[in-house]
Amino acid sequence: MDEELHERVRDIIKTIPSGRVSTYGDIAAAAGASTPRLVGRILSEDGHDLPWHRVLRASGIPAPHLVHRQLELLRAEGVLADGQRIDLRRYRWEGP
DNA sequence: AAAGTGACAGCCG
DNA sequence: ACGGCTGCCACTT
Repeated sequence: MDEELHERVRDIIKTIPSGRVSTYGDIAAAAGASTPRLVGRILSEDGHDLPWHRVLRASGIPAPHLVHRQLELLRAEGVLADGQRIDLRRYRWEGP
């Protein structure tokens, strides 16, 4: 049914440039999703081919089970973490 | 039908 | 600044 929403979420994530990040909440808002949880669910099911590592929690810390791997991928793009936390004020992608 | 679950977020102490 | 609580919504038991 909500194939629409599903694709919108995927498209938005594809637009995040290398070296920048976004949050579940921002993506949910941009895609018109009713809750950020949906973004997480879509990523877990159908996010393998997307730059999923550029999506963080509102705190700037990645989802718990992924922290290590995700911070590594981000570091490779020049996104540096202070401990486990990314500075959103610096790297957050606000759209074009 | 009710309760549990999860890649979340905001408020409060 | 951080843990705890509560609201959230689609899915599964």
